[in-house]
Amino acid sequence: MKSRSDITIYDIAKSLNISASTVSRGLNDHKSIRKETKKKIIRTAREMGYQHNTFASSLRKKRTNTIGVILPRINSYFMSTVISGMEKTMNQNGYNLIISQSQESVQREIANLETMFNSRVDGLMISLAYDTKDLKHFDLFFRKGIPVIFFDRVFEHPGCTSVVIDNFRAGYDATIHLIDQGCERIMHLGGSLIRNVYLDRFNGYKKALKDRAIPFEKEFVHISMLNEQTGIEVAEKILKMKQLPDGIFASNDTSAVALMCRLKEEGISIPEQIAVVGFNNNPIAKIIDPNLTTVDYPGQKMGEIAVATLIDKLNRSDENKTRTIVIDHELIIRQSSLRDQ
Amino acid sequence: MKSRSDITIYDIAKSLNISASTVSRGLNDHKSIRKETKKKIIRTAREMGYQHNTFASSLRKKRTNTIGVILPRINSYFMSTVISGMEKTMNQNGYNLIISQSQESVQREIANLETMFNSRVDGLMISLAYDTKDLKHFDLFFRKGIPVIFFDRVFEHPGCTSVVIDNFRAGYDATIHLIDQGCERIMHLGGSLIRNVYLDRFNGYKKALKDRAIPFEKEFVHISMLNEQTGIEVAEKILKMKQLPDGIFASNDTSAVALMCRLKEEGISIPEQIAVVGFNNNPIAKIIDPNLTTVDYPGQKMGEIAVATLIDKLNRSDENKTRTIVIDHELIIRQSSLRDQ
DNA sequence: TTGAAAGCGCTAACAA
DNA sequence: TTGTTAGCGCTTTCAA
Repeated sequence: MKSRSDITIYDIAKSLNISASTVSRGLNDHKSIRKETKKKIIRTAREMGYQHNTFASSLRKKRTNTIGVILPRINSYFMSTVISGMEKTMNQNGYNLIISQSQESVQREIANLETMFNSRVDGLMISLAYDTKDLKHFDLFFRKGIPVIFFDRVFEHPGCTSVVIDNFRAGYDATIHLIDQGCERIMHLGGSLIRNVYLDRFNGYKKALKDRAIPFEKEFVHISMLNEQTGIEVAEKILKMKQLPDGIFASNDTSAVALMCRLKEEGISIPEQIAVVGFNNNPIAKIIDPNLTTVDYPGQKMGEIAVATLIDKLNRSDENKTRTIVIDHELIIRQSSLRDQ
Repeated sequence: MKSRSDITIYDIAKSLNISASTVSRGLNDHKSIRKETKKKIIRTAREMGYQHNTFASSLRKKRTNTIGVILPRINSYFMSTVISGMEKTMNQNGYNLIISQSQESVQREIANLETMFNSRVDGLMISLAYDTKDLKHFDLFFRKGIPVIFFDRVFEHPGCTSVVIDNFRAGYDATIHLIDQGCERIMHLGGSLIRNVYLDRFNGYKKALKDRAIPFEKEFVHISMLNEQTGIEVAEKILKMKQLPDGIFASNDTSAVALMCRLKEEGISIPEQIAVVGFNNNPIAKIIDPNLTTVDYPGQKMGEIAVATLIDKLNRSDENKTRTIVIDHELIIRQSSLRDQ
């Protein structure tokens, strides 16, 4: 007995005494097909338990209905939120999502890119690894005209779309907020300055200082991986300073929270002695005591928009404009930076 | 000019004056092929920039090298860790991972299952939605003999493998620990009892009470979605009780932490008045003050093992045993449950 | 050890 | 509006 999945369009054709191409047309909602024929085909297909064969179709059409996404790390709060948004939108549009993680290394990013290319994804979304310095390894895609969407950690590239938040503005606002709270010696914990997200936030920080006539001091800037370790290290560094900083703007919540924990252990009071602002609006921000002021970073939305943009590009191949989509962010003020004045 | 990706085995064959079948054999490491021929083929393939065409291959072999995973939610700490582990192992073995989320609803789970089936995944891994009551919708897979691996939230099914931790034991240990700290009126925050994970933990809790001759009280059990809202609600409920409980065992950290926050606001001291134990070892457990005692739940490992098991099954179709793989868990004792005695 | 040939299931150009 | 036919690129059976 033939199992359900062995039914092909030929079986349907035979059973209806029509040709396979007509069946194909009926199933794909082709314009020049009689309504009745189409109905008949669809009904029979259902009755016979027909399942569309993606490979045959992909092979023929040279289109896979699969989109790839490469990101530094799946298991971070922000990224899992992004993926969640992507998956939702893809699903609604009948695309499949294949995922891989670069583990923050260009080497793996290159390998992932190749795998994605081999699986013939229709399009690619990527947030760059920590140490990616150029886009040479994307040539494969560019040359073949496979659309690439950059999100969050992006590089400008002709013909590509980027989805980001205004990191400069966010960094600026965060710093101004600290200054408004009376801070004058503000430290910055940043990530690699070859990554737009960290560079822009850093520049926002510098601009804010400048606008308020506070001298910028190199010693107040600490560039690192922004993990827990970072937070602890910086806390140690601070504890050894003759004059404490009175404010800290960290480029993510993980490091900010680790730092706060360590400082609290040493009896430093936050925000009275040191006010702290983080970045991401990670759930931990609402758990640490005092609650952490931070920048809300809409991962879900970013994922949704990246996918929507990509699908749009796939559907009309003409569009090849370079474009940057900026999503709103929001400074969420909580206790960690609020001083009674 | 032909672009790189247009190179097929025929092009290689022509350039070497051999047949396409030989090229195919060379590329696939077929046994009966001369070493030199193989070398020559591989070298030429590389030189010409040949890219293997997955679809043609899948179409022919009826195997896709793609594995599907369906889970309730991508953006939870635990699940993102699981995915991370899966992706890693898949990547090492040359498989692709396609992901979808059921959003905790059977309805979506059914839809996802169908999509996965249509994309002809070689195998499926799944953690069940909150309200899945049976496995009817898996018949598609069972009938066609596509291997299904259940992980975390599982249902026993003949021929399927499950990957879990010993939730009964974990619940038991957690409760015993509270009793050892002097607790006698222990509440339990659990999830749906049709899900093994929550049922087993609940049973572990009951057994522990029984073993220590503490009466089980229905009023002390609160079944819910185990989100933040839950934690707050239960806290309110507790605050209204004439006699407070002296211990709480929650089936996840999210609810435990929300509950602690609310209780702390009302001046209840933890662990002195109420000792708390959570579940998952979510990073927030180490941030809340006092740090939360919890059960470490190895998501990464669970993902890796699920994939490894599945790939193993795919490689030797004979194995059809029903099997349950139990991964180690660990009770991590922190301040939230430690009383000076 | 290699080659010839058929066919996986679908789509699309062309013909009717 | 429908049918005929060729072919997407690969694997595999059978023959040499």
